[in-house]
Amino acid sequence: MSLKVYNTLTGKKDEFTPLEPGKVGMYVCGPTVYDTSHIGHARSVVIFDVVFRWLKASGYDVSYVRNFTDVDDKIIKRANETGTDPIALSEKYIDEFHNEMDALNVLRPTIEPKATEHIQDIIDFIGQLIEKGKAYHVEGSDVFFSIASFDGYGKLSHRNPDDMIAGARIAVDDNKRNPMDFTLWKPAKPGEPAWESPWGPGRPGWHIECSAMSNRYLGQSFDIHGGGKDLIFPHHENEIAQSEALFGKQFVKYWIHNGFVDINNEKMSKSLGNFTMIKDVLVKYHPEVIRLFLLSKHYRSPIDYNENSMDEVIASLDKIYSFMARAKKAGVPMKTPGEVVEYSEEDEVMGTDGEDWEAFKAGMDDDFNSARGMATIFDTVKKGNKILDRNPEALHYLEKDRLEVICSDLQKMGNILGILSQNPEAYFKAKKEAGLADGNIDPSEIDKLVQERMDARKSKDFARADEIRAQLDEMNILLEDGPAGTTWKFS
RNA sequence: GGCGGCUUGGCCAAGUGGUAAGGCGACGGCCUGCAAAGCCGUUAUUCUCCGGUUCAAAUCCGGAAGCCGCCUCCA
Repeated sequence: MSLKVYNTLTGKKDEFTPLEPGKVGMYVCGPTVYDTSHIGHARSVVIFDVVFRWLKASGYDVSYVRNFTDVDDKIIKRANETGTDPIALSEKYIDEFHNEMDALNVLRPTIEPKATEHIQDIIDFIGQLIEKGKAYHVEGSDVFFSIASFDGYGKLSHRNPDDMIAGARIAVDDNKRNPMDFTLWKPAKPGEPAWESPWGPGRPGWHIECSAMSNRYLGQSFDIHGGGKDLIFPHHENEIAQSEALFGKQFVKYWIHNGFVDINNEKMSKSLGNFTMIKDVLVKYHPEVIRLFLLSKHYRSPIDYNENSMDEVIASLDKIYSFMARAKKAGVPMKTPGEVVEYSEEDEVMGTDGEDWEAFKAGMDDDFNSARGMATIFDTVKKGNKILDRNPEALHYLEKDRLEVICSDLQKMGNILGILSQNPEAYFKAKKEAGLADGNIDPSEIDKLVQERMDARKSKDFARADEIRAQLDEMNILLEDGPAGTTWKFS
């Protein structure tokens, strides 16, 4: 089975065939670093992180470029408002972004170029567009791209320029030859960051940055370009216009766009004041809970962030880790977090890939269907639990082998989704500690009560035992009596 | 006004022509002193509605209703 990818350009799922066998060039629009990142940024980044992981796991040599837009009107505006230097401001938010993405177990892309470090590339790009008659400089104003010079304008967003002009809600700039022409280079006002150029001191427009940087690192044509759905128009449409007008060949083969995150069924917006920042979500939930949530729905659909959904995801992740803990206790070898569980052709040849991995693979190959992948994970856990239930004390060696395959599959799947990267013990220990800190609870108190209850049970004083259990329940502590004694956790 | 998307059980959510995955919840059972966890079983004759195509449709076509997004900075 081979990979199929929904392509915004063609409007259907296309068979994925890279331009160069075995290699993939992928560019994803990164953030404009003028503010703290929100859960919507996290979704985009996590989704493309999974795409990146899946392509690598499928054996491709992937060059993954994700840029930072670090010069922009919004950055300058924010810098002026806060009295900071624009460069320092963007640096701050780049650091923040990195910290948050690291926390979310997002792999670093191959290259993370910044617009400000590619000004010369941008200037060269614009210069060539002007030479080719695809762009023009208006004296005392901007350099504009001329959409009339590019036949394919509108092919990504599936609209035609005339319709767009008719419905345009923007004030038309008299300097433009066509209302839909867009800025490539913009003159700087006094005090604004500026770079020297043949068109006077100024700064690049937003769209040209991505064309210039993708060309620098991935060439004139590459395989995948991604970003949020909102970027389809105008940003990606404009990138196509710039790059294809200059190079005369197809810019990108597959365009992938992710859907938005809603908050309690409302769009995130300034007016609603419901911007949900990654750092706040990270305080409330385990990073893997956040990832699992973001991947629980198909990447193209909108997803709703709300407490109920998050609680369900917590239960799901607990369930998976509980199984891992059980399996480990039963003596099934579990890879440690340091050992990366990668897909390999060797496994396939050796037959150590289980049926569950195959099922997962089918889901991921079908347009990165992580929701389907999650269903497979639960199936896998159920199979494993069933074996452990049958014979928890002394596993037959065949059962042990079977469990080994199940656990290996499970960890491979987790590795693609970027979850299950912890030891189960560490996972539950961290959870416990968070609960203790939250409720300001002294663990020795609990241990004392648990011990007292165990003694009560031994002497068949079940009334007392239940009383203690009820008492702990009020502290949201749940007891589990097992063959090896009583354990507790936060509910 | 233009373009696009969505509507699946109590909730979340897969499924794009062959007879409804999975999760949460609920209920019954096994297990347990009782629970919890885990496992087993039950929980959509049906996929917003109305027509049509087809041997066969949640899936394709036409129409209606509701919701949402983009067209302006936006993941």
